[in-house]
Order: sequence, then structure tokens, then C-alpha cells
Amino acid sequence: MLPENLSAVVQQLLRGQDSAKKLRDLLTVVSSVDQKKPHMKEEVDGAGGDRSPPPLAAKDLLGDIFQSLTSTISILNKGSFEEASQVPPGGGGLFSNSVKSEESEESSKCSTARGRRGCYRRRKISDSWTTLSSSLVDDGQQWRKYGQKAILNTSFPRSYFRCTHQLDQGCPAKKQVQMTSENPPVFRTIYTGKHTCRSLLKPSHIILADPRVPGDTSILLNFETGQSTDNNSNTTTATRARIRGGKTRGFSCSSAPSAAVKCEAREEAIANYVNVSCNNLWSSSSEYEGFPSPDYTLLESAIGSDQGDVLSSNQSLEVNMDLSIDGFDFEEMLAHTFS
DNA sequence: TGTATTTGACCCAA
DNA sequence: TTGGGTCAAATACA
Repeated sequence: MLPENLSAVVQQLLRGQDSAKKLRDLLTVVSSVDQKKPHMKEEVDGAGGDRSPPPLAAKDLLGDIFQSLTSTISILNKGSFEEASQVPPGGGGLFSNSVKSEESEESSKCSTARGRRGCYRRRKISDSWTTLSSSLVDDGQQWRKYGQKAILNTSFPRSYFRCTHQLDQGCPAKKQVQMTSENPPVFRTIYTGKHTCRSLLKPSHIILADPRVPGDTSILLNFETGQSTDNNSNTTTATRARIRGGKTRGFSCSSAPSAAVKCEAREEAIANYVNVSCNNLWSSSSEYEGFPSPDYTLLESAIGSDQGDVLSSNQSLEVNMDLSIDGFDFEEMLAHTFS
């Protein structure tokens, strides 16, 4: 990212933060007045009295926040920073103007006789989105590798994955993973197609939410202990951790009791956007052989949480990078802004 | 034996 | 013509 763009992004985010604070203060004042003297509300609204009116009406503040964030997205969308957008299809809402390729149709096999290997129609513009990460990120899906290809002018091969349920459920989701640089390692993942596979698990069983939220009824997966933590202590953890040996491929946890643990959260969980914190070191998978074992951290910040309820994907912002750009802490900023 | 990965070959789009 | 996406046989492993 260009320095001037970074500066502009920070400026826009700070502006949004400031507006959010003002709005919060405004709403706090209105709320307190409502509780004490309902008739004082008009004073707060600037209709009279000796209390000075707020500098901006709530509507204006909201508009300013929205404009600020929209500008930020716009900046991020400029140039080559399509990877700044982490919003998958359907993840619109506040960030609906972020990068997403409009699609033609999924790659379709030609109708000629079977046995013609590689007979397909290359998709021109796919329903795709790109993520960048400094570490290998387990997106919670089940992927099956079906190819690997050396790409021109790149040091590392590109790996091709499709949803495990492509055959049994016809799920069209695919992804490509490629390491784009060595120091620091950057993993570019291109997702194409939406998951249509159905989960055996209910999303609520594997919603991983912020444990800091009091009364949060969701489940925190604690990879450090290899167990899951239910914030209510009475819910069954349904996240599957499939332990495999031998030629296990995929993300594997180096601290698991067995050779590997493959986390297999389901599509709905991702669609609803969950917060995942996995601080273990993850041993490299074969498709990433030669890649350094990452310090695995995945954070998906959700905006618009309805008190811990399942988040709608169109209200969420996925940030599965390190949430920092040159020392700027987006996580902290977002926490402040949306607290 | 079943499942997943590897890898060379095939074929299309640019 | 060639890079890239996919296929499918071969292979590995439990």
C-alpha cells in the first residue's frame, strides 16, 4: 500500500472514530435525560434551554461515519490493493462497496465426451474475493486439493482447492492459495464460488464469539487447550476436530495430541462470521510445504452484533490479516470505534 | 479398502 | 503460443 493511501485510510478511520464517539456521547446524554426528565429531551435536542446543543445531530454523525468508512473502502480499493478487501460475496452491508468481482458463471465442463482431461471452460470473471494473510489462515471450510501449478514469475506454486462437498453436494466453492513473497511470507488466497454445501452442525453450535462480552451465549474455541469453552457451560461443542494421520493435508495443529488436527468448522459458521482466535503454532501442511509454520491468528471482527446473536454476514467485516498496517492497530481502532 | 494428495497431461482463453 | 485451471492416474497412508 502506498504511504499516502495509508495516511488517507488512517485519516478516514480516525474521522469515523471521532464521529462515532460524538454519536455515542450524544446518545448517552439523550438516554440519561430520558431516564431522568423526559421533558428535558428537547433541551438536549437543541430546542431550548441553557444546555448547548450537540454540534451535530445523530443523523449527521451517522452519515459522517458511513461516509468515512466508505471513503476508506474506496481508498483501499484503489490501485493494486484489492487484497485489502476481505469481504466475501454476500458480505455487503456497510462494506458492500468493497472489492468483489462480478461473476459470470462458474467454470463449466464442456459437454463433450467424458475422458477428455482438462476439458473445461475457463471462467472469465468469477465470483471471487481475495484475502491476504501473513500466516496460513484456516477459514473453517473443508477443502480438498486438486492441483498445484507453478505460476510464471512467482517463487512458489499455486495450490488449487475445492470444497470437499463438491461431489456429494455439488458445492462450487473453490480457492487458490499462493505464497507471494518470502519475507515476510504473504499468503494470497483467492476464493471463488459460494459454499452451497449444507452443514451437519448448526451454526449456533460453533459460533465463536467474544468471551469478553458478558452473557455471550456462544462458544469460544480454545486451541491452546484443545478444548472448546462454552461461555454458558451448558452447551455442547459441536465443532469437529478430525484427527488424521499419515498424509493428512490441511492445517494441522502442532500441539494436538495426535499427528494432526484439522479444524472443520462449517460453512454456516463462516457465513455468519465468527470470531476465531487460534494462537497455536500450526504446522505447515503439504500444500504449503516449504512455507514457514505460521503463528496462527485469525480474527474476524464483526460489526453490528446483536448482543451476541448470530451475525448476519452482510453486517460483518472480515479482517483476517494481522489487523495492523505499519503499526497501525486496526483491531484497537475498531474496538474503540464500535465499542 | 477407502480417502486424500501428488503430479503430469490436457485444453481453453488471452 | 502460452499461461493457467482442471482432470485423473498413480501414489501414500490409516
